[in-house]
Amino acid sequence: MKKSTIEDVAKRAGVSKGTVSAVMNARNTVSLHTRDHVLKVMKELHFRPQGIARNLRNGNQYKSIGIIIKDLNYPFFTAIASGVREYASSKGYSLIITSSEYSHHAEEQLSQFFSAKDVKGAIIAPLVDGTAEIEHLFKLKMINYPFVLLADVKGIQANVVAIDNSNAIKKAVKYLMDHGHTRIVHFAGPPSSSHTLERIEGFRHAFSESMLAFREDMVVSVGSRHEESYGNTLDYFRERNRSEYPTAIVCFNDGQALAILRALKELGIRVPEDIS
Amino acid sequence: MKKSTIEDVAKRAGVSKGTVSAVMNARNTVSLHTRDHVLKVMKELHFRPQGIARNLRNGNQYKSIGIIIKDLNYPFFTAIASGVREYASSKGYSLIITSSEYSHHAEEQLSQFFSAKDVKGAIIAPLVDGTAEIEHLFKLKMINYPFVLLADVKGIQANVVAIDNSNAIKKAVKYLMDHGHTRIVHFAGPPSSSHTLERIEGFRHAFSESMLAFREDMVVSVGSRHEESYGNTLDYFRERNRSEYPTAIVCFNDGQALAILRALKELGIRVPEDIS
DNA sequence: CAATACCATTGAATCGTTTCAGAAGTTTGC
DNA sequence: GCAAACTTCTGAAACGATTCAATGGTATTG
Repeated sequence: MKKSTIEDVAKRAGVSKGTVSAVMNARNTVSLHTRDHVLKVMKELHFRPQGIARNLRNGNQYKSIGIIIKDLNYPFFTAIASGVREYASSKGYSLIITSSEYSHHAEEQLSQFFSAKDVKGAIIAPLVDGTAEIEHLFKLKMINYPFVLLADVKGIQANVVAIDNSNAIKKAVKYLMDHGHTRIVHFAGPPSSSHTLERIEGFRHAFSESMLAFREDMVVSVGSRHEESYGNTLDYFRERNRSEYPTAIVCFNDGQALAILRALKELGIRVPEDIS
Repeated sequence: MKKSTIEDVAKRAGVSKGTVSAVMNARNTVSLHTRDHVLKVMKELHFRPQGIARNLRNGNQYKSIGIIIKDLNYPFFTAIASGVREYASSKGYSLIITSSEYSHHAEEQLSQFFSAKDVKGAIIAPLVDGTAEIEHLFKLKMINYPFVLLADVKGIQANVVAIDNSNAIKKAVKYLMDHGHTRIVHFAGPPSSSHTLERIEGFRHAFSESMLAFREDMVVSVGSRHEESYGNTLDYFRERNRSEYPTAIVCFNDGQALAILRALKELGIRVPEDIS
């Protein structure tokens, strides 16, 4: 059963398209009798007007921007979305939220959706790990579609808003130093992530700008997946005795921090009494 | 500066619309020379094709459904969204997530957006508290737009998926009874919410189906906003002595439970040792 | 050099609505 | 009984892109 159009309805009801349109838009220029008849025919044909066609004719009055995050269950992303929504809202824009859930195909679909529906612009947290597939970003550029990336993508010239990984960690370390810590260790994230590398760099930097010496064993690769970080943390502390424990740990992200806290608790190490 | 159309570009570049279209779609039937020229003109006019127009002509091939939740920072809603996304994805649909953040105006805007952009259908968590403004739902019905509500809305005939409040609480209470609790109290939500009423009803029901007698003072109205619930809980326990304490509390929702836990901790009442 | 193939381009038709000037029919007013 | 006013309805134009048969021009072939 083909989708029926306003013309089908008009024909079957024996009126003009204009009249059907008037009925739909509840204009009072149509007699009760024809109105009812047209409505009946609409039901019969299961008629549903095509929003796209109305939208074209009426002009696209919807002020909206879109965002593609990578993970709906990762509070970091939903917090970003929420913040963006708030600001957008203050400017009269709606925020349309979508998530790729780490699928390249979904990311492509969603960016297409945004441009096809004339969402005014998009914020995209791109999948950069692995071999990046970026033709869809090129497509957006080709049609001049405005978008901002939440991470650098090699081969794409675009506006990027990203975390200043290096400085953030540097600040954290300096804070700890200012509070008297000397045995500080960084539990780093997955080696494949550029965030991990930049944060390690910031960690080193903090030392080179201080009186304290940096040693390679101050950076421990424990990953960011929960079980992995948890296990690695257990191992780390079991492999050394209490006198070698750091007095402070700089974590990679919240999720990892939770895994570490869990491991420390199991080991009977108190936070923040024993370790900050 | 009016938005420029493909026709403006064509005119200025001295070619036909068809040619401009061919350039945009990277068809290889265009000579390099005209191609470059057209691209240059496109830049000059800051031309961006209207997705809506392409979409109309090409047929709307995007399979997507929308959801309007009420609060991005309320995990209950994001969990729903995530679950819906997963199922939708398995059927080849994208999920478009939006949040009204308790604004009637936003809810209206967003539902309009969905129908205007031919998102195939929507799931709406409607604002039912206070004097409901529901004309936008009528509009959706008028154009036969398919939607499902996540709560009953008086005056609207539609499909509703909602929590079975009464039974859920009844189950919870019976569980506590089966574990030997006799002094069970329900800390109820805001009186304006129908959820509150239905849950109280379920609470009473559990008693009427058991050997235990229900007393009015077993239902305490503490609200659901954090500070409110926290304060009311403090008051509740300060007003009576230890022998009158319930052995189990049935809370209204997670947020309220957190506030209650905080109050109990401050009062030195242990959970679950002293109270379940 | 005629026949054929190939290349680049055109422009009218199309997608499904809404709008609005005008027509046709009915009512009112004097 | 005629003009004016009102009510209802019509149908062509418009929104902004894409498509594709037709066209004219150039290159290739025997």
